[in-house]
Amino acid sequence: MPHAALLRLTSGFDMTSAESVAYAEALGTPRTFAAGEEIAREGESADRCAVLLEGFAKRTRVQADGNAQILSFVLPGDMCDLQTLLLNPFDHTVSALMPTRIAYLPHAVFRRLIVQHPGLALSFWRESLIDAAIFREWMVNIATRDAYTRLSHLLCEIYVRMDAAGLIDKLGYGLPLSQQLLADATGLTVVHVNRTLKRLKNEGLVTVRPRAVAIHDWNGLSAAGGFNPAYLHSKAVRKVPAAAPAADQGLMH
Amino acid sequence: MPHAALLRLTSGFDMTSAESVAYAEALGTPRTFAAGEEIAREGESADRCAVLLEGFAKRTRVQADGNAQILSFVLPGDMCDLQTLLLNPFDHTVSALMPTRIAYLPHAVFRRLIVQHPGLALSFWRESLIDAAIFREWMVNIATRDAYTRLSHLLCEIYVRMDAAGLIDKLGYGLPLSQQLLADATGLTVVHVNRTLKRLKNEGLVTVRPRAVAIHDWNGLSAAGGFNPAYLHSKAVRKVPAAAPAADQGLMH
DNA sequence: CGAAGGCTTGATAGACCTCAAACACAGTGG
DNA sequence: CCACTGTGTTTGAGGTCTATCAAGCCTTCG
Repeated sequence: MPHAALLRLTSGFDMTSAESVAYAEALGTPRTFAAGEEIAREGESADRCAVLLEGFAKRTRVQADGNAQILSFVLPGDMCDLQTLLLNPFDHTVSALMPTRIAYLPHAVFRRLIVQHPGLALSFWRESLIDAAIFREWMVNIATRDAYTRLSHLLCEIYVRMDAAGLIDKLGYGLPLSQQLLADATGLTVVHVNRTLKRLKNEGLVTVRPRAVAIHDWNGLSAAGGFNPAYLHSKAVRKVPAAAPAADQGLMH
Repeated sequence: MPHAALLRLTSGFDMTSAESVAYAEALGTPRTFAAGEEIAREGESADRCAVLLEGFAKRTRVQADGNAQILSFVLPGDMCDLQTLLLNPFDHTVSALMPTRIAYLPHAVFRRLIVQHPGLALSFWRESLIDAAIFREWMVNIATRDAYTRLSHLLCEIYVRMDAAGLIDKLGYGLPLSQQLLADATGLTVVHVNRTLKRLKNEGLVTVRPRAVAIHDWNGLSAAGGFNPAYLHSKAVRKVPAAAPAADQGLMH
């Protein structure tokens, strides 16, 4: 498992090294999903959990009227459907947004693992609690903040989580965040996302392009989003970028 | 522990009877909170978890601009701050909405308990997963549904959860659901909640009075809310009321 | 180079908010 | 028993944020 993203598996989550080694060894050989493929489906009962090693995925709930709400994003090191270990059937859908590598942990193996290493159960339980904290934050974001604040907040969250996963390049990140995706995540329409993004760009805060996000003014953006990373708990305890670095050459042009 | 509400502690959550007895015995003597009192506070690190035995509470996040978002409601049998066992400090506030009885489970006792009864750890982990499912559903509710649908959905959820806790009286429930509360829970304003409630009443679906909710047409209300109780998982496996019972004498007048 | 998907922009409409005031109702004190 | 007070409900008028509809443009990729 040579992926930088796996840092989180081996160093994060309060695992001892014996635990993280046992965890890593329990994972099967990875499989690759293309962008658009579904990794876990609503209504299905799983007999294994999917660990996202590399790539990027979204959790969605599709409504009867066809429109989809994104519930959160899945980043390297996260589990896609951890809850299926205890709760079936699965109640939303996880799909890849770019080529994504997934390793499986069969429930039977998982159960044996947490019996042998009770500390691991607590680590994964803790992971689900952090996920829940993110859901709560999104609820607050969507319910109480306007479009401008909402988008800023979301871009900040992704930045900090990408940073915690060791995937930050200068002050930006390379993710396929289409405007439709941002709309589905914030409960807005593409048209309005487009206009709001233009404003954020004009104000020199952030530029969102089809395949990458460049943050020009972290302090400005996190102020605009009323962003406080506390809710991400240990998922994001790394450094927060200092004052106002202009290091976006790699992502601007 | 003579409370009907404690059914859930002893029969729910997949606990074996040995486990639920051990759990019940680990709880300290209850304390009562008056309406408005805070049971757990944002920013504080707890060394015990609070179990709600009787009463009704809300989870809130207060914004800088003063307005508060309700994240979910806490019903008898639920834990108020289960996450503090693994995640500190606490990231929102829980406060009583009526006289509420709380029993405490010190973290040290809790840890010992789950070491002796590993199955209990899974039961509580599962409880946090169901909480997370409720947060996701609220996010979808707030982000994608209009006021009319949103309110119907919320009233359905509370009905089903109250039913699972054994607290349903005819086709209604006695909870102090002020319009301001419903507004904070749905991300609407009191004024708009008032108008929407009037519409729901005129259509013969439900009547919300300061201290009780009377459902006149369950099928109609759950259709109006696009309500599907699946996300509540076992938290609500009881009966769903049959066709169209007109049994609301006790709550109407 | 043409197709497809995503981005951009304009004009119009609607759901919900804001402000403001009147109205019910339960509990309190005289 | 009745004013009194406070909290919560109800109603009206006007404003705004965001959605909807529609069309043109750009970029990527086979």
